[in-house]
Amino acid sequence: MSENVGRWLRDEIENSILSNEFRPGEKLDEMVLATRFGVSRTPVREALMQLDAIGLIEIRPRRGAVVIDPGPHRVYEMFEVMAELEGLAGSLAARRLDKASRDAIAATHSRCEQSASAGDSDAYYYDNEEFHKAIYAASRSAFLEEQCAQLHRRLRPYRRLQLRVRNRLSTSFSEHSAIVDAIFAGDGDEARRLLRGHVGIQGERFSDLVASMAAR
Amino acid sequence: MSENVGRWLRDEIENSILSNEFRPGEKLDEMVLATRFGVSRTPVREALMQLDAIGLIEIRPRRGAVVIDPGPHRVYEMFEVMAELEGLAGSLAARRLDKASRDAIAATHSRCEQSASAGDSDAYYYDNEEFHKAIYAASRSAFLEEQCAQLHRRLRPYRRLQLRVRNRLSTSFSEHSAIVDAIFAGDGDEARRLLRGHVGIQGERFSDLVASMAAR
DNA sequence: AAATTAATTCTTGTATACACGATTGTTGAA
DNA sequence: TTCAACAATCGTGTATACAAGAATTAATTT
Repeated sequence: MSENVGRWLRDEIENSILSNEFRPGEKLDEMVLATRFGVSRTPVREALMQLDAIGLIEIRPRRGAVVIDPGPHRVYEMFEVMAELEGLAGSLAARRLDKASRDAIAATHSRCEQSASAGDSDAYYYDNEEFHKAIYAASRSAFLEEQCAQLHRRLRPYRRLQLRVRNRLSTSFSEHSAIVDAIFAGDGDEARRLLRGHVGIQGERFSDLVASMAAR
Repeated sequence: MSENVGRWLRDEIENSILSNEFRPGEKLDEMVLATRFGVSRTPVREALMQLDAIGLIEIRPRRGAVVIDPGPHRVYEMFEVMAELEGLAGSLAARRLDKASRDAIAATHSRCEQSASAGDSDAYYYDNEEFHKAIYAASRSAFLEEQCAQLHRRLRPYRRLQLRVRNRLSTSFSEHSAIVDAIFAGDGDEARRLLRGHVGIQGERFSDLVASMAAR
C-alpha cells in the first residue's frame, strides 16, 4: 500500500469504480468504506475529495457521494476529445521521434501483433494500452502525456467492451500498423488523421457502444 | 461563501494561486491557512487534496503542500494542448451551430471589438474570455466545454501577460473576426486551423512568454 | 571550526468527538 | 387511505486530540 492511507484509498476506490465494482449512480457511504478498509472516516473523505476533483464521483453537500454515470452521449464526447489528444500526440511523435521512442513503439507494436494473431483479446487489451502509452511518451510533451493517460484510464471500461466486438482485434492491429508507418515516416498529419480515426467512435461503433452500455 | 467550507476554501486557495498571490514553489502550511480563514485544519486539508488532484499543488507525504511551478516549457505544452482542444471546439461549433450559440458568439465578439478599439486591455481580457467560452459552449460537447474551461482557467495568468505585448489587442481581435467568419460559414476545418494558430504560441511569442515569466 | 549525532520542536496523518442538516418513520387529522 | 407534521435516526461537516515522521537546533566529537 502507498505511503499514506488517503492516497492508497483513492487508488483503491478509483479502481473499484473503473472496474465497475462500484456502479454508476451507486452511493458511497463513508462509514461503510471506512470499516471495509479498516480505517477511520478521515482518509476516506480525503480520497473521496480527490475523486470528486477528478470527476469520477460527485459529492453533493450533506447528501453524500455517488459514482458519476457518464451515459452514452458523454462517453462519446470523451472519446471525441481522446481522439483529438491522441492525434496531437501522434503528430508530435512523428516530428520529434528519437531512437528510444521508436524502439518503444516498435516493441509494443510487435507485442500487439503476437496477441492479435493468437486471438488473445485479454492480452491484446493490455498490449494495446502499452502501445498507446508509447505514443504518448514519444510526443515528448509531459503534459499531453499525462492528459492522455488520465483520459485513457477513464475510458478503459468502455474500450474493453469495444474489443469484444467481432473482428475488432485484427482491424485494430492493422490500424496500428498504418499509424506506426506514418510516425516512422515522420508524417505528422497522416499520423494525426489515422489516430483520430482509430480512437474516435464513428458510425455503427457508436451504436455498439450504446448497446453494450445499456446491456449492463 | 459556498455551502461547505471545504469547497469554499478550494476556490479561495485556487484563486490565490491563479492570481499569483501564492507563488510557484511556495509552501502552503495547513495551520497558517486554517487560522487565516478562521477554520480548523480539516477543511483546509480537504481543499488541498482537491487542488492536488487537479494538479495545482503537490502534496509530498509528510512534507506538506507546495504550489506547482510549471515552468516555461510546461506552460508551452499546456498552450499546445489548449490550442488543440479549442480547435476541436471551433470545428464542432462550425458544424453544429444553432441560433442561440451564433448570437452568443456574435455578442461577445462585438464586445471584444469595443474594448479593443478603446484600447482597454483589462476589459478586453475579460471579453476575450467570454468569447472563447461562447465557442466552447457552441461545440455542444459538455465534456469538451469543461475541459476547455478548466485548462483556460489554469492558463489565465500567462494569457494576461501575453495581452500586455505590443499590438496584441488588435491582432487578437482581427484573428477573432476570421474565426467567427469561419464558424458562421460552417467551415469546421478552417475554424480549427485558425483557432490553433490563435491559441498556440509560435515563434517569438514563446520567447515573450519565457521572458515575462522569468521577470517575476 | 566543521561535521556528525542526539534531542527537541514542529507539521503532517489519522482517529475520534460533536454539531447540524437530511432522511426516514410515526402519529394524527382530513 | 392518504397526506402532513413532527420526532427520531442517520450521515455528513467540522473541530479537536493524539501519534509519528520530518525539520531544526543543540551538543559533542574530531
